[in-house]
Amino acid sequence: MIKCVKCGQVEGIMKAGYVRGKQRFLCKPCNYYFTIQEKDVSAAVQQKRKRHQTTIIDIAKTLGVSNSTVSRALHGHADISPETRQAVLDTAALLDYQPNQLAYNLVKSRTNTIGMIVPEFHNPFFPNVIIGAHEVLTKAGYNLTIMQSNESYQVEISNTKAMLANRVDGLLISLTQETNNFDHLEVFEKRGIPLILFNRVCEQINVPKVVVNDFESAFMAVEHLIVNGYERIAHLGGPLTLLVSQERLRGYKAAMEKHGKTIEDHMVIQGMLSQQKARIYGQYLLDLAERPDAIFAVNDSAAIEIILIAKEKGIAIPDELGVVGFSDNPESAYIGPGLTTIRQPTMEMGQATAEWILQLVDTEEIRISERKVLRTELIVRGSSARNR
Amino acid sequence: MIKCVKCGQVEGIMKAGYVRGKQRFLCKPCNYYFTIQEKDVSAAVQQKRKRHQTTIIDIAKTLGVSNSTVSRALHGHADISPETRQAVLDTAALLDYQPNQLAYNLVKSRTNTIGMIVPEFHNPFFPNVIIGAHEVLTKAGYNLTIMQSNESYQVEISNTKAMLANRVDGLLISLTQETNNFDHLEVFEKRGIPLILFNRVCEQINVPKVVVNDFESAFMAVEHLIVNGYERIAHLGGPLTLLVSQERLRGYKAAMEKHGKTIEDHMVIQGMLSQQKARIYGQYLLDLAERPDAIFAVNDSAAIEIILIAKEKGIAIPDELGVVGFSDNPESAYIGPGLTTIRQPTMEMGQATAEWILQLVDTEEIRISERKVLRTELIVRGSSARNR
DNA sequence: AACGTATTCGCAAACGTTCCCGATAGTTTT
DNA sequence: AAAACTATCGGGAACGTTTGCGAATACGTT
Repeated sequence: MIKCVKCGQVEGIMKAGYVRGKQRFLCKPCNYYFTIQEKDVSAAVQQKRKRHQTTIIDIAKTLGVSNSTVSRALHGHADISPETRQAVLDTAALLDYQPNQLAYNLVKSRTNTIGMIVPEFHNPFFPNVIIGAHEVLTKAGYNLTIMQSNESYQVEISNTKAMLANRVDGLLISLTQETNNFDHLEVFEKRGIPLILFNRVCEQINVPKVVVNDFESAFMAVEHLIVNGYERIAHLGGPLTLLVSQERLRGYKAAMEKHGKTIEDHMVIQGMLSQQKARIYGQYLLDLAERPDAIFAVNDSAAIEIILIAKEKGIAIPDELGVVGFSDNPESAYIGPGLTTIRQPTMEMGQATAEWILQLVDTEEIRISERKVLRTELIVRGSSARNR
Repeated sequence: MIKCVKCGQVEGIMKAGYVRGKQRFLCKPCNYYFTIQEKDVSAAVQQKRKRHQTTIIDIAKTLGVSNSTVSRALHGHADISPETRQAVLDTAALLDYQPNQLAYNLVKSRTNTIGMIVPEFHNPFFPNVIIGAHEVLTKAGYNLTIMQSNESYQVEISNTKAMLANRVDGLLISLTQETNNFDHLEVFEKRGIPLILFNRVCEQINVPKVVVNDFESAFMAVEHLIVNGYERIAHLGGPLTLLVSQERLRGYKAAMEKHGKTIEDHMVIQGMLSQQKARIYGQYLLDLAERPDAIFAVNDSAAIEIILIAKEKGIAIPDELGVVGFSDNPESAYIGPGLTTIRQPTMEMGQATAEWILQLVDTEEIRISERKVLRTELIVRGSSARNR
């Protein structure tokens, strides 16, 4: 390690020119230039020795053939005789050759890697999408690189930049709830890199999209409550910056209107639903003088929070309060009473998105503005079964 | 696209030599050689035009400086004057320059990527580990590439090869239940690539390992049952090829022996626990003439299956049957009665593993044969609360 | 005026592949 | 026997960076 002769620092030393047998350095922290005799430098730096990896050239040399021959032999090219191919493979095994994908990627400007950016990992939705996509991609010989935007627009931008720098062959992205500018996605069109939005999509940009029928699902859920005799149905919704939240709200309203129920504004709440927030909103709703007799929540964790609050308050479910969630998390089947909810085809979403991007990476025309809508399913359990 | 003149195929056509203005091809499927006039070839192939990406050289040319200057300017090297640096940055932005990480990786032979191989995604354990590792790695400027071995030894081998080919800077791996040969891991030592085993570890190889205290956890769980008055405790264990299963079995036996309980061999079952298997084994145990009064299961999904079977058979939990699981899946808190279980620090495991590998990638000596043991926690719920 | 030092930049060699454009025999075909 | 074709190999550019080694100029200092 090179040490600054003034401040003694080791971090932040950088090369700065060269003069007659002495190397010059700049200590960035204290902004001080100094020189070191060359031989001392090499002594200090030598510990970072690079180990040799056997390359195609090593094989070529030991066999006395050209490296193009070796390359072709390793790839089963037609132009190579069986004998030399075998010889190449043998010495490759002997020398413990491992191909260098980086060099391959550089020359082909193609990485066999699909990128995926998701806003979060914490609810099981995105991991399940990943499972589906991962399965399809690996089967097709592609790698999957996952990044997490953490619901932050800035992080999403830096993620897309990293994806570009790493030259992914395609990108699957589910947007942040903050995202309302899409310049960082337009770049992909210029570059000819296919891009698919899934789940958290937007209307402002012309790319393939994979979603579920949020509107119909919400409609179905609320209509189910109405059919089961619930009258005053509240909605605990997500942030309206998300299209999914908007659609589910729209479905809620449509169902209410179809059946002539009045929508009471103070019983329609929108916002980012952390566990804590869900509890606050839930308590607010159940403490109302004329409290709702059913709640349609935008996700299962909020719905479960509602059930827990109701139990604490001694409100009987489903008789005094019906609850419907959205997503069918694993715990929803086991809570008592079971939570009626909308099952989303998460793994199928991952599969469909992955299959689509695989089609697009081999196509020139990537700007297909199509939309694939996956179908959900209403899972009826105890939390809404008043009529039983 | 080039079409075979014999069979008409398009797939599997490859170049094979060149002769006087004609290019020769071989149709792999029907093994037929044919030639095509060069100009026709270029016409047929031209659609796959490579788009130009602006490089460092483009910036250098438009500015009339050398590419080394541009490179240094982009990296804030000391040798560059503020004016030229600014000029470079401006034209970089103007030309919409995106650095090519592939070229960087090649020349530095370093990718800033950590690989992770997990056997499966389906239970929430591994996704949670991923969350923890992902957080630490991205914060340190590293990418995470995830592969899934799908509990197959062969797939694990091909995964490690792909990781090597992609030159990950470090590898985190949780072994398959089939894995009992470790040659594919030894390669990493030769290459100087740090490797950490987590959760599914083995004793045969000398690398850092991150695990939980399975033995003590199982001991704790079984002792808890005994203290609560259960006498004839069965164990529904995992496959003994896994060290974790062995350890948990050992903990079970130790606790039983300490308290002078006899272990009845026909009530100790080992095997890979799919949902279906769990049901079969569970039914077997509960149908025994003298059935156990408690069951310690190796994971939560098996334990929950037991609870469901007991409910079907009208066996009262916890009075007639105590149940304890392992992992604390989300649904375990919500099933009725709540499942007593061992909580594993999954995200912490991911974090610890990631932090460790980050230390190792900058070290020469990577073969530290240490072992980090994370502590679990017994979560007592209704399924074992006979004494209440 | 001569010399030492600061500052800023360029040349060119890597990094490990792929693949275009052939060359050179040997083998058929005409 | 010439021509055409088959089969197998090599030379070397290209992919887009980084960086070691130094050159060139500018600025001080005796």
